[in-house]
Amino acid sequence: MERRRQARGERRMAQILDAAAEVFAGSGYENATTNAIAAAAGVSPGSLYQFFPNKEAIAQALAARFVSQMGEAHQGAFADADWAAMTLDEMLDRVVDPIVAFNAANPGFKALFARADMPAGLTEAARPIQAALLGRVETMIAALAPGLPPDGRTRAAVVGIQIFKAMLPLVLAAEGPERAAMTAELKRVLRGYLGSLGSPG
Amino acid sequence: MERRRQARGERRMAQILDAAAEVFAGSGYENATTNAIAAAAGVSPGSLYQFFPNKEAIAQALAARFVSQMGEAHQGAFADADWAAMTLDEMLDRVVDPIVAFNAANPGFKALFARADMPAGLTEAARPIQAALLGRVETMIAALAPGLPPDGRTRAAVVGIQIFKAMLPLVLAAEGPERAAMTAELKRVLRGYLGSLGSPG
DNA sequence: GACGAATACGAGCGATCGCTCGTATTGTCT
DNA sequence: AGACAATACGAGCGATCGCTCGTATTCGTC
Repeated sequence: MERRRQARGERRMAQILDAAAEVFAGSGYENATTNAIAAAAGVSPGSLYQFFPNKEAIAQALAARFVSQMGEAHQGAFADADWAAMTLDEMLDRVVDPIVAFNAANPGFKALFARADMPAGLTEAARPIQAALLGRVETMIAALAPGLPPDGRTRAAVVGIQIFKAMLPLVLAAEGPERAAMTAELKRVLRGYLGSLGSPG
Repeated sequence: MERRRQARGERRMAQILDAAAEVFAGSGYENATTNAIAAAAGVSPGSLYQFFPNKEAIAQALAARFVSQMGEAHQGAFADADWAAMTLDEMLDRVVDPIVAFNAANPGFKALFARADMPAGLTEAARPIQAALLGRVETMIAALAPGLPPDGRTRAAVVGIQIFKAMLPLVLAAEGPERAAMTAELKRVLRGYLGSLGSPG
């Protein structure tokens, strides 16, 4: 089923994904029209459909691209971290800032990932990165609250990620010093929650 | 512009709003079709449009109904509360449980209110309840952290409400003991955050 | 019972949108 | 150069959906 692509085709696909990110960021996935994506890419609808079988495939391909980029950002945030030797505040600085920066730089990202109700194919596309993120947060939490049982650890990671996703729009909507204040508030929420995991109740 | 309604008409409107709540809960606002709402209400599309000028008006009327019901729920949770005499845990029990119960009993509610991206008219409809909620949470926070300046208080209330909205799907998706655990986790998040408001940073 | 208003119906209009198809052009390989 | 695949175009198809309109029935009022 795979088709042999020329260099021109690869370039077109990248153009289309750029345009899709832009349009998704502006209108959200549902309201974005494929004709608008094609127009934003400077391409006819027919050409668009020579590279992607349908709208969902565009979102999936864009999601895949985001996944790999986000993977690199996470690499910087999570990899080679000796959690046991860090304070909670240090952990938060290390993790929160780069992820906020990534989301600020890629406004299309949250239109595909940080949604309460995701179209069928998108959940699938988002799964790898969410699973990876969950695992990384779990190991961080394990260092933070060694006494916590595994299911509690998973639940804590899910909650922490959910909090992050919820606060992101608030952080990104703010500008300049307001954004700094909101980022601080996000860290305060996470610090308060994660710091309490050691004690019961 | 107001039309004289018969008792039959009032009943129909209530039926239609019931059906709309059901359909919105099942499909979300965007994916819900007016024909589906009419069918669920046992009414023809034409009849539906004798009572509501358009789809948005249905959502607004339903929102208004939710607002008044939610107002009563908040009355029980917030009114006549002597926050100064209560511990943080007592405050949380008093506020969180009834609101979670309300949302569990009205699944259509969060389809209209707890959305990141709301259609134009819905933001308007949701404003009164959100303003009321914000004010109530602010007074609670004022009792909790007297030293906090007003803008910090508002920000804290916004953040607290956002956390609540984010955790709601997690809580409602869980069943039985899982839900209790998730509710406890929600309280833990809020306790950690609100409890830290007194100290800087 | 008569008359107007309110209620009820449902086929279908108009607009939107994802996507197709016939055709023309450009690139690649021998 | 010739041949075939890949790329490109854009008018428009088919389906969906919010909503309308002509008409029929029921209710309130005298």
